[in-house]
Amino acid sequence: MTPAKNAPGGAKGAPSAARRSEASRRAILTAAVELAGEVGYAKLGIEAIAARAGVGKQTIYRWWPSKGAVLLDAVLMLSGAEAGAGGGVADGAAEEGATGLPDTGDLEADLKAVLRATAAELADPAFDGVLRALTTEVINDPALADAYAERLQAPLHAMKRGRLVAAREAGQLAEDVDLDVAVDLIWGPLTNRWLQRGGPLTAEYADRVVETALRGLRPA
Amino acid sequence: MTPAKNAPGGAKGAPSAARRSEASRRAILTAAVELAGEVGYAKLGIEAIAARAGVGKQTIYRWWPSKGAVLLDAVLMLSGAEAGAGGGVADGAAEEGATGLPDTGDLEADLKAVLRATAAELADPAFDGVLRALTTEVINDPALADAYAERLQAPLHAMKRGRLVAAREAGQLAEDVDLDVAVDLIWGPLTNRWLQRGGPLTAEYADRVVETALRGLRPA
Amino acid sequence: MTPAKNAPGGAKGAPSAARRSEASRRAILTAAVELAGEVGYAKLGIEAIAARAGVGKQTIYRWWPSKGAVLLDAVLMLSGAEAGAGGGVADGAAEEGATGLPDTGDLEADLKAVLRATAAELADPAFDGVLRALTTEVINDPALADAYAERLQAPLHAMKRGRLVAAREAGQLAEDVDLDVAVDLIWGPLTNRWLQRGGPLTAEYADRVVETALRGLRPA
Amino acid sequence: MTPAKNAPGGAKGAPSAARRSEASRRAILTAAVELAGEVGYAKLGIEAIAARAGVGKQTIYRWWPSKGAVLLDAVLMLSGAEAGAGGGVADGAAEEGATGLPDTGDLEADLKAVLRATAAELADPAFDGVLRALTTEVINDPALADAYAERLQAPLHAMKRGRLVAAREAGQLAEDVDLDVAVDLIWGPLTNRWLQRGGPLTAEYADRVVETALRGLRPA
DNA sequence: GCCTAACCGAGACGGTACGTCTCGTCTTTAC
DNA sequence: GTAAAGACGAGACGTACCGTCTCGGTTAGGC
Repeated sequence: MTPAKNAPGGAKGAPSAARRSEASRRAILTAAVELAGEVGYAKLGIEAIAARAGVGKQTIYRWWPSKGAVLLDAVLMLSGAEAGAGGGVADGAAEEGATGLPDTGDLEADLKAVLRATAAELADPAFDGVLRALTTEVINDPALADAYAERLQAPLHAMKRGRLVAAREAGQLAEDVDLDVAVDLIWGPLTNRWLQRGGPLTAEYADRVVETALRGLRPA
Repeated sequence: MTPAKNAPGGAKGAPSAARRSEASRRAILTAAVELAGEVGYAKLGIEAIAARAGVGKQTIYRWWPSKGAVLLDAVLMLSGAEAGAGGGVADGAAEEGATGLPDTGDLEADLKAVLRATAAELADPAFDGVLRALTTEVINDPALADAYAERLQAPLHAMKRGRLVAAREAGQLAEDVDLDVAVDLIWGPLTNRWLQRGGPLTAEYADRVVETALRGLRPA
Repeated sequence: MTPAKNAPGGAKGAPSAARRSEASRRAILTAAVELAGEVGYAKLGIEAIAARAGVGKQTIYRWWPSKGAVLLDAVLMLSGAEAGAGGGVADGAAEEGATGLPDTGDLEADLKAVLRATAAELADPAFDGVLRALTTEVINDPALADAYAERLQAPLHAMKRGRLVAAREAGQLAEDVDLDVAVDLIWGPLTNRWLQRGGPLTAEYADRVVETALRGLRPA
Repeated sequence: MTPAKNAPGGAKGAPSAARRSEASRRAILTAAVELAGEVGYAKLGIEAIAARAGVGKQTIYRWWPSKGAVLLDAVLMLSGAEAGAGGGVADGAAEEGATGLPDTGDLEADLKAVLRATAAELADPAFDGVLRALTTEVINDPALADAYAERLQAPLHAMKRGRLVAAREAGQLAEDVDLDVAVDLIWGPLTNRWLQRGGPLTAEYADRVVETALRGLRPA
């Protein structure tokens, strides 16, 4: 997962970026993360971000096309910062840097570990705020949804899929399983529960989802 | 699914409701549905709803504590209106009125039918708008999330679970499967894909999710 | 000055008045006086008056055409109540009931006494509030101004003029003085100073106005 | 009479004013004057002024603490614009610019001319509207009354007093007359009659007031 | 080592929507 | 059968942000 330092989120006729102030950029993204955590999406405004960041509003409008784009970059910054330390954004711990999910040879155990980590991350107010805000924007902004899919969702999906590919090659998954659907099956329930607050994001729930997804619902 | 005619969405110190104008109530909910479909969540405001409904703003504020509460009632109205006609809200067709999902004896076929119907519904702009708006509010408003869970999510979940219970009794599901998790597993991926626009909501996808969920990921 | 008990202030198609509740009427006028004194004109509303009076809003709208009309009746009620006790409304004390200003034979002394009393009354918060509110309405509502002129201003003017007529007959005023202008000259400055808060309403000011008006500005 | 271009009406913690838009300021004051003349005080609202001026509401709230303050500045703008052209605001024509009332040596004639001009101005719908609205606010807002006294009333009073001082020096007024009271005596009746619509503002009335005030009421 | 172009902070601007308040009318309920 | 209670459509209030637009100040190459 690249830090995306020079990629204004989807801007078209963006300025040259040559003179762009990295300090302001970081201050803005940090402020966005903090505010999202403190006041929630509903009260998260451009003016508040600018004020918190000690930045003029124009500096935000110059480099990002929308609040959602700021949030996307903010989440990418977080995920980049975490990547080397073993964590993805809301998607589990990586044992081998940003390049993949852990692979101990035991798929079920690895998936449980990853989902437990994801659950913990989603329960962490520091992440919950921004992610919720970003998701809110993504839901209602197709253009942002594209950027989100491309820059955050796709890499994560590929990472997850990669682990499943390895498992299939190790004979732990059926040959004819659609791995994209499999990823949805494994990670979908957790995301849903988090977004809709449909219940506590416990390790037990994570485990049960993995177990059920792996073995299916039919009787033996 | 009850029409919820007399239940202001989560209001606490609400007025007596005795003198409440049913005509205004319906006009407001209808206007909310229409506007959500036409202009999207971002531009959906109380003033616009009131104007479209031919109603004073205070009439909205008097009976609903938030825009989200209006949207919840609006969706409940839609779901109530549809219930007798064979449709749930974003959750599939009912063969036997509001009391349950279709049960032909063939679980897989029934689930595919339901998920296909749900996918179609979510792709229908008329439903997409309100549901997206409602979900957006639910994500960011814990109080609304409670009301949503109680009045919309819980009944639908029970209905789905009911079908699975019947299937288990018919020997089509393993005895030790956690049916709540099973419901999440089956319906979660579709909801996610819809919300995040992660891909087209096709019948094929619906089928594949059902198949994969039922038989699991492991090799035979 | 008659109490004006049955005269809705300028209403045209007013109800029959036969069944009118005297208790409600008094409660409304009293509430108007009190509220005007407490919260001032800017915050004086029909709803507040009705609530304070323990009366339905419709009871006010049924009998008075405007807030100003209520205030006019309220002031008339006050002036009626005071009349027998020797006081007019904002226009000085009466020694001989409601029929006239004091006449001791000494015009200057009598006028000073009356103006001093008026000044005191205008400085009294209990009167200041209603009178200010009423005047405010009168300034901006020609219809109310007519009713005000007829029912409050005219009688008071006549009373003042009456004292001047008596003085002229006693040889204390020049024969060719226009007594209506004389009244304006004597009472105008005080009213102005009150309305515009142009200075303190002291007895000294009252005395000086009387002296100056009586003897004129030219050198002897 | 100074144009008061840079004096927001009584604002306390007002912004720096450095970047203030003069165009907006003029548009607002002009709109206030026009609307006051057209719809009257009762229907004169901030929103209407902003809309007419083509200005955001906040631009009014940013620079003026109240509607009355806007009206005061509006009247000052009018008076400033008129000053050089020979007219005061509701207070008579100036023969010698903004520095004083006409002085032909004949006090009575001069005062009559001034009061006639004032009467004409008060009868002019263009002035009547704003002045009535401003006066209404002044009556009910002590803070505004202070600003009014300082910025409009005091200069005008000084101007009037100045003419009387000159007259006294010319031997046309008694030495011991209180000139402040004299000013009230001369100008008070006209103001009152205008405000309360106590009668037509004719030249005859103006003349009679001047004559009566100058010579007093007592017999020769 | 200036010149000049950009980005920067700040914040005023024309707007829109908010949630509250009150208006004057209309309807229901309890006495 | 009257009037209190109060819901209703309407719309202004004053506030908060939106996204755009100047402002000077400062910075960083290109000369």
